[in-house]
Amino acid sequence: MTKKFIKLKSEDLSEWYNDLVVKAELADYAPVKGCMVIRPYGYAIWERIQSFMDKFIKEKGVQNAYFPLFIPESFLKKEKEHVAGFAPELAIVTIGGGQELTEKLIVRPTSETIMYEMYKKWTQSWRDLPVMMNQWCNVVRWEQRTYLFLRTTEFLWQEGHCAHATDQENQEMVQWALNLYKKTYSDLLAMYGVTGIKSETEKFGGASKTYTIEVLMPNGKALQAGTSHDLGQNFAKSFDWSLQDQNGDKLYPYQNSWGLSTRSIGGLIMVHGDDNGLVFPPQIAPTQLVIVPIPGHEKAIKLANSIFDQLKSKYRSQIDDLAGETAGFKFNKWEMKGVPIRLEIGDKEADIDSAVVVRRDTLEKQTVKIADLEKTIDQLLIDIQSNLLEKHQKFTQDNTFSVDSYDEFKKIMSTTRGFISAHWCESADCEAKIKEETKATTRCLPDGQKDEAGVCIHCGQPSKHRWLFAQSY
RNA sequence: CGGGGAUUGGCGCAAUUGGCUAGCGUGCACGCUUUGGGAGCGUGAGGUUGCAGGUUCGAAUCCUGUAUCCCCGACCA
Repeated sequence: MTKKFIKLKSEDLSEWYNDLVVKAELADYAPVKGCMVIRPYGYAIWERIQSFMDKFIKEKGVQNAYFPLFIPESFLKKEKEHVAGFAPELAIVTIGGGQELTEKLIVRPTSETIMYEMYKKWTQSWRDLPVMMNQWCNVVRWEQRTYLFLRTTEFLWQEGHCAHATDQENQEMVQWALNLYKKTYSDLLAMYGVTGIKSETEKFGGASKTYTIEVLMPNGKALQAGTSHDLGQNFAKSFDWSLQDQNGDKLYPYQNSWGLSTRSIGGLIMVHGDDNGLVFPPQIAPTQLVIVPIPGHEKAIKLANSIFDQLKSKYRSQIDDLAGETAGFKFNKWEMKGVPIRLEIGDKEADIDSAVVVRRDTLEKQTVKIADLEKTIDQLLIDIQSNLLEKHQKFTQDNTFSVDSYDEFKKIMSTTRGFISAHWCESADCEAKIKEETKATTRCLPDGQKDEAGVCIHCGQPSKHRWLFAQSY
């Protein structure tokens, strides 16, 4: 008999997700509408994402800095497409210190404008380029509907902003950031994503081009999991930011910006979790290994503690030897928390110098000699990490459908959903109608997509390549 | 912003032709027995029923207003 302590993923993904995020103590609803509290267990995930990415960001020569939370309204208005994109979701401060402000302040939804105003001040010559900065910060977007981690009014992210003397360097940087995201998802989070370029209507307001990584969720919806924007000279021109080049001529810098947010944590939970709770890949798991001595087994508790002392410097580990909870309770608790490996040690194991090793992803158990523990754990950590990535990659592939008829397209969208690879004429009109009729939007033109003559799935006009469609999260 | 649901001990819920001291589960505290897949028994703490008005001898229950939250849509990282 299994009692239900959390909602089941297999029954209702949405309820399962909300229930689990709160019960596993990753986050909780804050008293402020649309906002959440990220609790220590959830924040530990974010810190691991930060340290993973930060290392690569710094290696690339991008420096961390911090810019203000407030942006003068006039700044945002300088780039027309940019302000149009964000206007509906801005939080605006009108009163400060009891006084009506002469110029309203926007709580940043993103920091392009305020950063570039400063970049302009700091640079006069082509010799001052490139400017490469990143900030880890919070931003606010007044979304109508919220969802823990995936869509909250305030969220955490990193935003990188670089300016270059040549478009070539700019393009190289845009791709570098996109690859960083791809690497973060695959190597750290064990998630498979499709990278590519956004359509005109889906791109970032003010950008020339937007590159994205799209991740398929278990319900067949796609999560925009990170973006890298080629801003061209748009912002430089809007802000009248020009430098002198080597010939003394006017040079507008080529710019890019790129961001990855705490939304990634929502994706992580959804992609890997199961009916028993969270499943964390070892690389991201705040705790990789938990040792559970069977309560009341004195000899085993002693052994468990010595094993803990031996392993704790090598793995992020914990021992759960608190009295008052039964073994079964502890097993379920740690499974819900997604810890990749659990060691169970009772007197039965202590007598034969062994431990039961349980892997979270498959729940398989094996009895391992203490002497062989490290070897087994090392291997398991690798196996679990790669198993989870493979599983998600396979899921994504199994749910990516190449279709040539609109009927087929509609059928998939009304049943399993998923990624649909289809020809599209690239007209915004067709894109809007497809969305209206099927809920699917273009996610991207995938990298490496071959040119292929075809006809638009909707209007029948000639098309050059297949785009990736899905319902967005 | 459109549609739906909800608000009662920490959490999940019950309690209407308006009526007794607002119950139950879980969690919490204490004690004893337990402890290999969410233990058992006993004792106990914890609620002016979201808020503001109104009707009434009497309101969780009826009326008016209001706030907040969740779900489904449209928008977005």
